Amino acid sequence: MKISINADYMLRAVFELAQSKSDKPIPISQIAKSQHIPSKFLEKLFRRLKQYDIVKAIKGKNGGYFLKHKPEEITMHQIIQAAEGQVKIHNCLERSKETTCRNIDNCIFREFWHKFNIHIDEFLKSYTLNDFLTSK
Amino acid sequence: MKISINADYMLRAVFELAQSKSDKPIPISQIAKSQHIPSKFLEKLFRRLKQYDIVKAIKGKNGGYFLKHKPEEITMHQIIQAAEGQVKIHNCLERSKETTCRNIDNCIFREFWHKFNIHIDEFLKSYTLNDFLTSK
DNA sequence: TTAAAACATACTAATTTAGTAGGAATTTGT
DNA sequence: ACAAATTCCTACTAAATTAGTATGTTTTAA
Ligand code: FES
Ligand code: FES
Repeated sequence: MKISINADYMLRAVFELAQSKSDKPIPISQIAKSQHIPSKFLEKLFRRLKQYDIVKAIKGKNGGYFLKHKPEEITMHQIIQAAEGQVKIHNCLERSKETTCRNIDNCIFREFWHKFNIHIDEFLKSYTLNDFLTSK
Repeated sequence: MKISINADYMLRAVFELAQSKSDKPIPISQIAKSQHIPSKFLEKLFRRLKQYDIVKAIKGKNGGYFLKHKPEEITMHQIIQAAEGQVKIHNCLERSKETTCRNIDNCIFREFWHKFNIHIDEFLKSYTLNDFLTSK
């Protein structure tokens, strides 16, 4: 029940975009360097962030990335979702996955996992990037 | 950020102990069969449950396991902790582990992960085995 | 004394996570 | 026009974790 390193990397990367005062896009190379993340690996993570509508890319020379929305509009939930595909605490909660529980139709624990998941979602949605900016 | 199958197995096994009306210990073989868990694998999990003071073993013929405490005294937190060693959402929160964050002394995210962890702990501590028994 | 149980340890297989390699496509400044 | 810097794309590999087996030993009740 751990956050993946992807989420950690992505959060720090996106935070760096949020901090930027520049009007120019920030290239991956720069973030990779300052956050000590392998550059090629970060590239992949940024493509993910783009898919999930968190950042906007500018291609070509002097290109790079911007946040697509204001920091106060980007929640931790979005970032972790982009990193992990889904925020689901238990296999049963994922669509189209086999469950280990044979008793799925009246499973005693299903509701518990579901509530747990909601609890986590709510927490993650209650934080935005802005909360980290202002705390500096 | 998933619950391991171990936690799932353990929960269902421990629940089966809680349900038992018998005054005799329940052998692993029985639970393995009814829950479709490989028997030898379950053995290992039960040794874990014992270490974490959740069950009590009776050795030898006609032996097996009892819950060590009343169902209302056994929390989900305890069970998941037994399964996963620790309930820590992020590496930084584990004692004696390297963190990916270089900026550890004044890391902006550390507090967030910590709060997240507390939030999860509180939820897991608010459920006991008894909650599942009565909901049947 | 035998059978059924827990206990122990070491190994293996499967899956997931983290990271690399090698480019193609796009854009800008010179 | 062209070189450089960038994103984008796909496939591969390495490392780590998780899940499961194998092969017993020890304990105890009948
Ligand atoms: S259906 Fe998921 S634990 Fe039962
Ligand atoms: S010290 Fe853990 S993310 Fe910074």
